Formats: sequence, C-alpha cells, structure tokens
Amino acid sequence: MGWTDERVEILKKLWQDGLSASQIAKQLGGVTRNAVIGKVHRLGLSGRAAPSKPARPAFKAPRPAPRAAAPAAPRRIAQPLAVARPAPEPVRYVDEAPGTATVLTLGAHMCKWPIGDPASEEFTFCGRRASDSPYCVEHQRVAYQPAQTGKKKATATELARSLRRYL
DNA sequence: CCCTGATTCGC
DNA sequence: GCGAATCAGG
Repeated sequence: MGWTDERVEILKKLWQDGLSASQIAKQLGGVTRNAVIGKVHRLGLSGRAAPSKPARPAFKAPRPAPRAAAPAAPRRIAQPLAVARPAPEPVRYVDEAPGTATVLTLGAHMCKWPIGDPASEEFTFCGRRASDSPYCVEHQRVAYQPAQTGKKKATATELARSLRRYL
C-alpha cells in the first residue's frame, strides 16, 4: 500500500494528535510503524507537542555502519550477596511497619527483591547487580510482568507457587 | 519483556 | 521515496 494523499492526511492528523507511530500504523493498516516513522520524517513533521525531552542529544549518532555480526555482550557473573558490610544505606521494607525492617547491606545498585520471611533474621534481598529498575534482570521480569503471558490468569495459589522459585 | 522515536542505506 | 534493520532509550 502506498502513500495516497488521503493516507498522508490521516497520518498527519493522527501524528499531530499525538498518537504513536505504531498506533498510527495499526490504524492505517498495510504499513509498519517503521514506515510511519520514515514517512513522518520525510514529511518533515517529526517534532510534536512538547515531548519535554531533548529529542535530539545534539551529538550522538556516529552511525555504526557494519551490518555484520553484532558483538555479544560479555556476561558478568552475578555478584554474590555481600559478605562484608559496605557503606550502610538503610532501606525500609515497604510492606512492614515503618522502622522495624531495615537492611543495612543493601546498596543503591543492588537487586531489592525480597528473599525469605521479612520478619525473620535471615531475611535479605537478592543483592545481585541491579540493571535498570530496583531489580536484577531475573527478578525484574517477575516484578514487572502480569505473571503469565498468553495463558489464563494465574490464581493466587498458582502465582504464589510460581514465585516461590525466586525465593 | 513490552514499548518509544531516530537513523541509515539498499532497494 | 520507501521502509527494514538497527540503534538508543523508557
């Protein structure tokens, strides 16, 4: 499907309305979001209403060029729970009474996934290197996902069971 | 993982 | 001109 005058008008309209490229592509049909973005740029209407973001980092697109093999990022072994005590940075366990549950060993960039019974002396946090989010890559998925994809909703007990493996 | 726009370049 | 592939970021 090509860009007829009519489709271009729709594109302009929707883009101006603030719809995302993928949403516009879905609505138009027959095009991908890449096609939409490409067209948007060629039409010169890239900038929209106050993204509040720099939009262009000024200097950041040296263009990699080589289309061949992408280098696999070296994987780092998970950092074990700290044995020694680094600079204490008290963190309150969100579900407990204020002031009772604090963990002295949890640093700013350590996974904050709770492990064990918060009431117990053994209670701790995952503590591995946290990527984005307060969690490590493994727990991040569990923390931010609706538990199951595709399948039916998990019952409370099913959810609890699936979560147990992370404790 | 889901998503966003930006850019390049073979077609 | 087009848009897939890729990048960079949320």
